[in-house]
Amino acid sequence: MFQDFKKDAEEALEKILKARNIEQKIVLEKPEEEFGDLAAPICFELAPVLKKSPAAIAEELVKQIKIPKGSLVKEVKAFRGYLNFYLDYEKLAPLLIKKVRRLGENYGREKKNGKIVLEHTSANPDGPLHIGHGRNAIIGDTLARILRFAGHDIETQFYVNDMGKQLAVVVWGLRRFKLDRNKKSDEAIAEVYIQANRLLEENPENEKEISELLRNYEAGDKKVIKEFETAAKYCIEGITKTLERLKIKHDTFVWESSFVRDSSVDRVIRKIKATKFVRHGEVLSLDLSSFGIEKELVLARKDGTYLYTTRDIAHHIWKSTQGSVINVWGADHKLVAAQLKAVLKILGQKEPEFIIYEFISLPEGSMSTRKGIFISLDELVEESVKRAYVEVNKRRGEESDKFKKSVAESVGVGAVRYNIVKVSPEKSMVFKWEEALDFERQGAPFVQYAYARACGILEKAELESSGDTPVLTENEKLLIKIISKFPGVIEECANTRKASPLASYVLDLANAFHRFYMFEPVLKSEQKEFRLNLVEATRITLRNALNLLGIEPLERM
RNA sequence: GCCCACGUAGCUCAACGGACAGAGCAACAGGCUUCGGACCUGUAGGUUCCGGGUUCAAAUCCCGGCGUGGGCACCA
Repeated sequence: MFQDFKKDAEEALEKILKARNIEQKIVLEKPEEEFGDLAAPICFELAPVLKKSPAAIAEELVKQIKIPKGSLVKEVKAFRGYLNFYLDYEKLAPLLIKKVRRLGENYGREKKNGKIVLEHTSANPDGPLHIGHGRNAIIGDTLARILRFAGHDIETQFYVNDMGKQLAVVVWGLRRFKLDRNKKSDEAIAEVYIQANRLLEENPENEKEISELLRNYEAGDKKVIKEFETAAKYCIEGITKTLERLKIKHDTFVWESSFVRDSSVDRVIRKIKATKFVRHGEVLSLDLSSFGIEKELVLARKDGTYLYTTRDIAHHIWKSTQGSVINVWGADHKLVAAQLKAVLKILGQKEPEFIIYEFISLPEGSMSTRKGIFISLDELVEESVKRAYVEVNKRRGEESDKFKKSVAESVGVGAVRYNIVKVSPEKSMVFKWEEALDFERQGAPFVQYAYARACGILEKAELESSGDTPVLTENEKLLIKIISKFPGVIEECANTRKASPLASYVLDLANAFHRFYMFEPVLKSEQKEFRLNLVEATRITLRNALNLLGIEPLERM
């Protein structure tokens, strides 16, 4: 609904510009609170054209501007060269409340949009997910939720790298070391993987056996295939459990090897060979320098076997036939991402989009599954939930243990998800326990608490229609404004493929509600009906936003 | 060495090229006569890494440094 206000402001402005024959793009931005609800800095741009000061132009325009009757614009003021638009809260409030209540869980949802294949997590099946993979999974899952809400038909995919050296080492290790069946399956695989790597380091001559394993796997040796698949599946079983706890689910698991087996890689190679970018040397490679990539891209070795990126080209062509493609990848894949884009362009396919996130490292350096240096996602979640339990117990000691445990689970998981998603992906992070487990005041629990407070009020009263809109307090106005902005935030997040604006939005909303709660009594108020409805609208919006972040809205906590 | 990203309060992070750079944590000072205090109010804290440039306007864009992370395999 805030967007309706924006549109009203735009149209009013457009009209006078047109009347004066001025062609200038209209941009409206969020001003400081004291300057209204939307601001147009257009007079600064017009100043050199009209040869007048911005302030003078603003004064002129504000006199001419006409606010249409049904508009959500209350008034327009000129100040310091800006045109400031003020929202008519009394008009907006009843419309907004009605709309939010009518739409409920669909408030903010957008119309049907296209299909998107979203790949995320895609960790090597050589051990449990560590916190770095966690960043990938949480960014990916949150984006999937947002895009789905924005009307897209989303299919989330986990690409299983079953043709890589890592899995080969696992298979090699499984022939030599005992798999601990009592452990969580991904942990058990990691144990074997780490042991195998140690052995390989001590006896480098064994590397030949790894290569042979890979060759046999690619060649289609039935027995070897069985070993690889069993190992990968066993590991993924554990990975899936970790993700489940974080409320993350993949629609499909796509196996790298399938593109070799169905010879789509061969077909792609043939197509690529027909382009002018092939470099004819000892090996088959591509010259991508015209795309600003100096490094040549090798597609096949001397013996004719393919490389990882080659298979990924076939994989991406397959994906692009299903819809738009978005990949959530780590910063170590930046080059491959650029190469893939270039190749897809060469082949006349739509280029995939990439969400690249920077690494999470430990204070002592980068993580390595191979060396066993990592903090697993399970550990992090477990600690977070444990920590949450302590907090719940402190506040709700009298409640049943079942209740406290379930709240702790939601709060712990929510905190992990929120702490990751609030940081933009392009920032690298150094993991510190104290920080990861610090339930900062303004984090997931803060928002969940706002939701619980709203539910608490609504529980105690019958919700009717909102009645007349009273004169609004500042706290009410702010709350109304923020609620009305929700659909716009969704649109922004969906368009920019970013989750962090939603993360800060939900904080703003919770914050505004907490303040409202503090200063504006609901049940004892003269405006009880209206305020109850405002609480309900807040509750609905909070709930929708929390669901998109994968954080459970709790009626009680 | 070359390529890419990042550098904002003591710490963790925000800020479509726009008004005085904002939150939280930590510090300090307040608020239970409660619809649940996982809350609210206030004070203090800044050369937006440094130096140039473009612009009416730069944390944001461009150029050059410095620092951190990542890439530069017939690995994945």
